[in-house]
Amino acid sequence: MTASGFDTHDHGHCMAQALQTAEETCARKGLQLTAQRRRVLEILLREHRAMGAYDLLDVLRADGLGAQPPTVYRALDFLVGHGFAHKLERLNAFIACAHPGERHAPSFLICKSCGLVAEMPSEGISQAVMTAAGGLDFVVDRAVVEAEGTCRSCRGAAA
Amino acid sequence: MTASGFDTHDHGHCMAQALQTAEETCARKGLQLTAQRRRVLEILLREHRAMGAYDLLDVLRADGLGAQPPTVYRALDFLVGHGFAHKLERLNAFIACAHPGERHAPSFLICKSCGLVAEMPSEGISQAVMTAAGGLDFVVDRAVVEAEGTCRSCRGAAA
DNA sequence: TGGCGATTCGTTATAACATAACAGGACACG
DNA sequence: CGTGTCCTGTTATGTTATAACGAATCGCCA
Ligand SMILES: [Zn+2]
Ligand SMILES: [Zn+2]
Ligand SMILES: [Zn+2]
Ligand SMILES: [Zn+2]
Repeated sequence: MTASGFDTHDHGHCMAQALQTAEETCARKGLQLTAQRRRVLEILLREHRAMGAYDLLDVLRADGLGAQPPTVYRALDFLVGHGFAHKLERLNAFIACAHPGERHAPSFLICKSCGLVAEMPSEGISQAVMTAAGGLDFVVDRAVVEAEGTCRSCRGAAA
Repeated sequence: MTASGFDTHDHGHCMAQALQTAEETCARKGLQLTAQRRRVLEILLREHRAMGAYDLLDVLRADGLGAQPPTVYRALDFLVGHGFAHKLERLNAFIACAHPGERHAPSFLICKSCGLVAEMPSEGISQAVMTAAGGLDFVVDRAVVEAEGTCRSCRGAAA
């Protein structure tokens, strides 16, 4: 029920809500949430983890649909471009946004042990980045922030 | 003469100093700065910009030496692993460290206009990342921080 | 009604980035 | 010497991402 990707939650609800938010946002902004785009978003939401483009492609194909890399990358370009999903540069992978609709500069936690990824609060980080960049007279459009480490349950398992 | 990659500086000096620091550090820690590793570091220092592995390979070959991808990636693994160079995840590229020898968690500014990359001060950012992660009971080993935007001179040129 | 631009999608091919696997050479150590 | 370790050369392959072109769809308006 929480926003953290490390906690258990009502996943059916989280998925339905994210999809609905995407639909409403697209309707409001005149964006086309086409079948392909929606399908890729559904997979990301259902799996609730970081997935490579070719992982997504495998799922699409397993569902009996012929698909090629450009199809997936186009859908991902749309979803990432409009904030429904994010790219994890460190993993060359993609994940559904945990806070769709809200305007935010995402930052991530990546557990090196279990592979789970969580979006974390980023206000303080964004502020620190802008302050540091301002000192060099640099204007930041966007910041990639991806922290690797160990989540609570993996630390517990290791002990 | 400054640490910012956006400013002009005495590049011969900066390069010689970085190489010397690398040699001293390797001697002290019993690491082998072999010909291949040293050469890749020299290229990164000379070019003073982010370079892809295959860009480095092209330079090696232009210098008349046969080389294959694994050669470059091995050298980069060494240099990155010991802090003499960094990987820019956003660019799939590598750059010589601007502060070799000092223990630091690097963070970067990437100008989308001119492509220059600078290492920026990261104490405040690291602190903010650890604070945010701690709130989710997550222990951070390492954080990728890469801010994209526009440097001063490019903003000046655009105006 | 018919043309027209904009957007999306299918398809083929290829570019760009990275690693697996194995053999050989250099070198230190006993 | 024999042996283990580290580094390198080489071949091949795996993984991630995009270029390019044509066809289908749809809203728009002469
Ligand atoms: Zn998000
Ligand atoms: Zn974990
Ligand atoms: Zn550095
Ligand atoms: Zn610039």
